Amino acid sequence: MNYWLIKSEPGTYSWDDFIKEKRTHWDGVRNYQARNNIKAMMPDDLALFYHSVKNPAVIGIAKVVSEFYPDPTIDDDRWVVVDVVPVRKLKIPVTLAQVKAEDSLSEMVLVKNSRLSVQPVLPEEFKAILALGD
DNA sequence: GCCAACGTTGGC
DNA sequence: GCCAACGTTGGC
Repeated sequence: MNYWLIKSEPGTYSWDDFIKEKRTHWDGVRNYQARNNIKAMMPDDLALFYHSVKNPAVIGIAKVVSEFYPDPTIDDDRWVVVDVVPVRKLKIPVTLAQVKAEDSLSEMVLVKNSRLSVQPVLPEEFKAILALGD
């Protein structure tokens, strides 16, 4: 069981869009590091759903429900997706500023490599985010 | 294989 | 809207 963080610009695909759609394939990843993280995902893994750019914050929790398969939105077998479903919204979003202010979260990839769009998260970090959001 | 030029991401 | 950080491309 692993934990992840997946980013989306709310203008492109928001948490509310995700709730409406109920299940989506996480497409559009065009970065090898992010792609490798998707390939490492397994069903039942949990992911923090993060809104980037506008009010950057972790807003909810998603669950991985498939193994990776080729990205259906592009004719290029280098890129892959997994299917994800919403689990629940956090009571209050955990902002990037909060994450940065938290000592126990200072090693998060979100802080260290802010541009990576699919990131691994340690169990302790996942727990700490939930503690802040609930 | 190096590195300059360029494009993109994302915080502020 | 600006710009720093990073990734990718392509000339040599």
